[in-house]
Amino acid sequence: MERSTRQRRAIREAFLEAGRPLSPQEVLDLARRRVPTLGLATVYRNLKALVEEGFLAPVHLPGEPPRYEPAGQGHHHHFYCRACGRVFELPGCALEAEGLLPPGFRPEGHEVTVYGRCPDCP
Amino acid sequence: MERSTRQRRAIREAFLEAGRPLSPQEVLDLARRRVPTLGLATVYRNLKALVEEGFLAPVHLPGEPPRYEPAGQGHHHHFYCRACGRVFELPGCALEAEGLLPPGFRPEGHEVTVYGRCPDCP
DNA sequence: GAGGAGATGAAAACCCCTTCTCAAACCTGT
DNA sequence: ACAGGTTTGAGAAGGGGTTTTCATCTCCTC
Repeated sequence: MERSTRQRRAIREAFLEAGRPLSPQEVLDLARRRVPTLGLATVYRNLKALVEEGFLAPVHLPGEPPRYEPAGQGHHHHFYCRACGRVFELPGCALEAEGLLPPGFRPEGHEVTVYGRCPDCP
Repeated sequence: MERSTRQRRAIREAFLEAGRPLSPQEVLDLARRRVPTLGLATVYRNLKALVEEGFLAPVHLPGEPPRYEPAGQGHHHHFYCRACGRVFELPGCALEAEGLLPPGFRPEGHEVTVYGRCPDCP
């Protein structure tokens, strides 16, 4: 069965504290505050496990390596800060219908990414 | 100076014929119809050059390797077919304002990707 | 048509991210 | 506390896409 280790708890807590999608490297940096010996391989193993158990969901942005965020948050989109590279969640959806699609295209979903500056960056 | 070679012409024509964003591999496949000996390294070299000279622009989609499309087409978005993996351009923009951004977030641009089935796929 | 810089093609090398390996350390149920 | 399998950490290995290498070929100018 699955154990509750310091490492896995630290990783879960990193997400709850951050409140935004995290890359594997960001997870490592944050979780090391609690478990300084944490290794990157352990982060990857646990991210995979946490996605499988439904605690996390992967977030894909254009031209970016994947981030992860707590699962089950309903439809929303993301903001990418060009200054610091951090990603934030945007509540709701401002996309009309699913775009004005040409005939024959059958939409099943969509992604919206807004680029710019986050509140912390000049 | 820069030369006009069969290979470069074939690559440029591949884009004009395709009428949609192409990945490096797709460019290779299409351009080989005109120049069967074309190599992948040449495709990469010319994609880079064509971007620098302003003929092409890179297209980034979530979790996908880059595509390229003719530059200077104005604001538009993309459709990714989950069945065949091809990407199509969608005219116009159905995004309201730039989303309902929380205070402090300063938008500079956005990307919209619609997923689904293209007209050619069942 | 000849000369020479630029371009090509095949393969090797790179890069970045991710996964595997394996001995040592850690949890959990008894 | 003990025994067992599970998890960890460091480094090596893997994988996909992209770039470099270098001998050869091609396009342009004279």
